[in-house]
Amino acid sequence: MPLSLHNTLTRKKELFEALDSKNVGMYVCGPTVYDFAHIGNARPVIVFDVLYRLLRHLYGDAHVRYVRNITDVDDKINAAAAANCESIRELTERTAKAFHEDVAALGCLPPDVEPRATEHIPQMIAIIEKLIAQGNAYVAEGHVLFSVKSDADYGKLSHRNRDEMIAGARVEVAPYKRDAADFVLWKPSSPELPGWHSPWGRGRPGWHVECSAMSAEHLGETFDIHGGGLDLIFPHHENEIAQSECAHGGKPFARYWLHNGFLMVEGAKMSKSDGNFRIIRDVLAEAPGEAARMAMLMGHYRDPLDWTSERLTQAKQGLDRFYLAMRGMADVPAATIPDRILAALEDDLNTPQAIVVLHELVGELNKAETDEEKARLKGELIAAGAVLGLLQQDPEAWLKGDKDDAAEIDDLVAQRIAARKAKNFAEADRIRAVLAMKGILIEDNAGGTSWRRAG
RNA sequence: GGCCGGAUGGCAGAGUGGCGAUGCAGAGGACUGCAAAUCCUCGUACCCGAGUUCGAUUCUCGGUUCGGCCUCCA
Repeated sequence: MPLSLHNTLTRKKELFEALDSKNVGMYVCGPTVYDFAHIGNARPVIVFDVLYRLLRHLYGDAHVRYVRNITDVDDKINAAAAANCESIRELTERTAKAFHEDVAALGCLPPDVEPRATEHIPQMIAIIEKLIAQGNAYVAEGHVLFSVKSDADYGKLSHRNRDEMIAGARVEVAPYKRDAADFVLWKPSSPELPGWHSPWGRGRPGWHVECSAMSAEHLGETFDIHGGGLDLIFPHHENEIAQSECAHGGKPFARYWLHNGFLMVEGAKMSKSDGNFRIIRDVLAEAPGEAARMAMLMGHYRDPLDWTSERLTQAKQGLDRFYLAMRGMADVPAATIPDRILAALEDDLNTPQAIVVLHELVGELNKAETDEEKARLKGELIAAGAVLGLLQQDPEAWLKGDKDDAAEIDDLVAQRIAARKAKNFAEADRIRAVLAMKGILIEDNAGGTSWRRAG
């Protein structure tokens, strides 16, 4: 079954065909490193990680190039560094490191290339110079601005026209703009702000050019997939298209645009002022990263998703069911990914459906009568989990957790086994109650007694 | 104001122009010393109103509602 993806450019699900049938390139807008990433930031990282894993399966690991940038020059960074009394470098390094830890805990593979904006300033300047030379940009009061009117195609991604934008503008237009819709490519820096020498004096790039520069540098002028959050469609991605296509002589920029939906927290929009704001770190303190990943993938990437504690608990329970089914089984050789999993994912990344298939496989595993069949299903489950970035842990490790009281628990469990053997059920139940107080569940199976941590 | 999405049973969440996905929760049963886990059985959900149709949750139009963008934002 072929891969189809919803393309924001056409607002339709389209058959995906890579520009080069052997290799795929994907660019995803990464974090601006000025603060801890929140759960909304995690959504695209997880979603595009699944797409990355799927593409690697379809094209081969060496034939997918995933580029996710780090924006380390931005006015929010400048403001946060000043507020924290730390240097910009300290802030961006510290925050980028925290981001890497967070997304690794969520089971995301690192991208193939993680370019930093500050390392691509010459490329940005080159693009800007070209745009000026072609009349797509102009210099005004130390700024360089992109002339939206010079681009007849402007608005094709967000499907809005220039007049509508002007009509809806809620912000005062800077006096040096020739047209209200024009946006900044380069702006002057005062001595205390980060800046680079340029033909227009010491300054720093505007927000959008960096992605044009970095994607061209690492994927070429035209590439396959560009992803990001819904909110980036306008203005960020629209402006990226305008700059890139004008700078590249009208050559198409990204061919498939994918955007993930927004996230709410406990039924309300996430906002700092309401305190309705959940950073990844706090979520990881509440549940294992794999549960958070599962909670995210329980929803389709384009739909709105309400992030609740209940959802996280449900995700954790689902994983318990999966790992419980695989518990106590010998290691199995890697199986191929079941077709029904691929069918779900190839249908515009239908991860909720893929999770349903996981449940089906577990049901079949639980009902399987022969060891061969069980082993086959376990192998399929692990292979299916691998494309989703789930189920790669040792079941014992998942079910028992990594607290250091395991020896003590094993001891109590042994005492209970002895009591049961002596038919002293009152004592056995007493010990079970003691363990329950510690959050430990006891399971007496045909194969013996095992324990796991509850909730 | 303009533009764009979503609305499915107690909850989560696929999908389809006509056979009530799937998981959780709940009821009953099997198994168990008792439990847990597992298995079996059990539910007439598709926001509202029109229209198209033999038939609509699924298509069309209108409305309601939630959310997004238009300004930094995943």
